[in-house]
Amino acid sequence: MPKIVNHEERKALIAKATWNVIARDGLGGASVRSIAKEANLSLGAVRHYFNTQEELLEFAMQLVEEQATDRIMEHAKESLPPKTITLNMLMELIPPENRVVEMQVWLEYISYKLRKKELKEDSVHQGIVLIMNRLNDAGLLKAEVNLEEEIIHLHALIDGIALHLLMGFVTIGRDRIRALIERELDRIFT
Amino acid sequence: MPKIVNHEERKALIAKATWNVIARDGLGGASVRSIAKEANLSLGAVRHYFNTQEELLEFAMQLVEEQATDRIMEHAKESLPPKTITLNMLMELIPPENRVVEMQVWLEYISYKLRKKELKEDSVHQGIVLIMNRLNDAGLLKAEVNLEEEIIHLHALIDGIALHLLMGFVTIGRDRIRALIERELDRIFT
DNA sequence: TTTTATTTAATACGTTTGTATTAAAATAAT
DNA sequence: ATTATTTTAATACAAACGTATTAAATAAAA
Repeated sequence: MPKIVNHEERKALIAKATWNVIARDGLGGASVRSIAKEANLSLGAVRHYFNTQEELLEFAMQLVEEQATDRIMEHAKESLPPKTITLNMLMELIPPENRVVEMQVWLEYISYKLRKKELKEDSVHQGIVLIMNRLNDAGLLKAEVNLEEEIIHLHALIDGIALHLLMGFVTIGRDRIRALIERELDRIFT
Repeated sequence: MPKIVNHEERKALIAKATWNVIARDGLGGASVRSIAKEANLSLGAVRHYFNTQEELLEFAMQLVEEQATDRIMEHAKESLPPKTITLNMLMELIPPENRVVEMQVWLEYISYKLRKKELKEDSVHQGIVLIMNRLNDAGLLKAEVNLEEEIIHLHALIDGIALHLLMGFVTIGRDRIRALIERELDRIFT
């Protein structure tokens, strides 16, 4: 009987407005009012979908991680050589121009979770662990590799490059980053 | 004629209180009042040393970068094999337990500078660039290495590991991290 | 001891904040 | 057309905020 509004869509819309505010003003500047304004909604409208500010912020930030995990995991379904798939998955963590905002939100999310000491699970990292274990079980990795260390090595390298890309330290393009990561994969693939 | 107070020392004391507040409550939670309370000073006292909140926060965050750069550059003076010096310098970026707060502040500083788009210079990165160039000029690196790429590679790897250490992804100890980095150095040293 | 510049403390003001409340508007079913 | 229920809008309020102002306390120099 009411005006029908797709709740999920509307929440996602508010979440994306939240991303913009966080990228522009930081997590501390992400007030319910400023988010409502960014989303072209009233204060009460936003409050209707999220009961508290914390709920809204956590939803918005979590969405970044979820979407990233989904994007990464999509690659696993493709029918390509295992090394190419792995490379594509890792490269998904290097944000192109139009996903810099998401990475900025991710950075704030890291700090936030660190402060709240709720840093146990990270679906992106767990996804990488899963894939690497599959590769190893399938006998695609050299016998002498220390899997635990290589997972740490690879994920740290790709995240470090992504971070330094944002910070302006990385002067090389995506193609050369890709080649750099491929060299690392060559080191451990049979 | 006045009560003599070492300005620099007092400012550093306030800055360190600021670190604790930022690590606990985030940059957005770092109000002048909460910092004064953390430093056991009055609101007016803090305001006496810093005219605005922004000035205080920037001073405190900048101090982290300065101290880190100083620590790194100290290693350059030691009389040890070049590879060992380089390794020691890079390992300085892996925060031990008692410097986790500084790294948390550094994380917030990154976000802050990104937002303000004042991300041009970073003394830590510039220090690493300097040292690597020196090594290369001294003929200590293999002729075929692409210096630009290796600098990006090394710094990204060490910063990625540091970040993932904070996030709880890194399950190996400092010694094994050190060995991992040393393997990378072996790849480029003659 | 008196003087004097520095340091601290106390208080106040105008904004912005999160959240609550309440009523109005909108629309699908009857 | 009426009804029922969801969605939106408007307003209010206490708390926390940055900053300014003013007076008090402090301690080295005279």
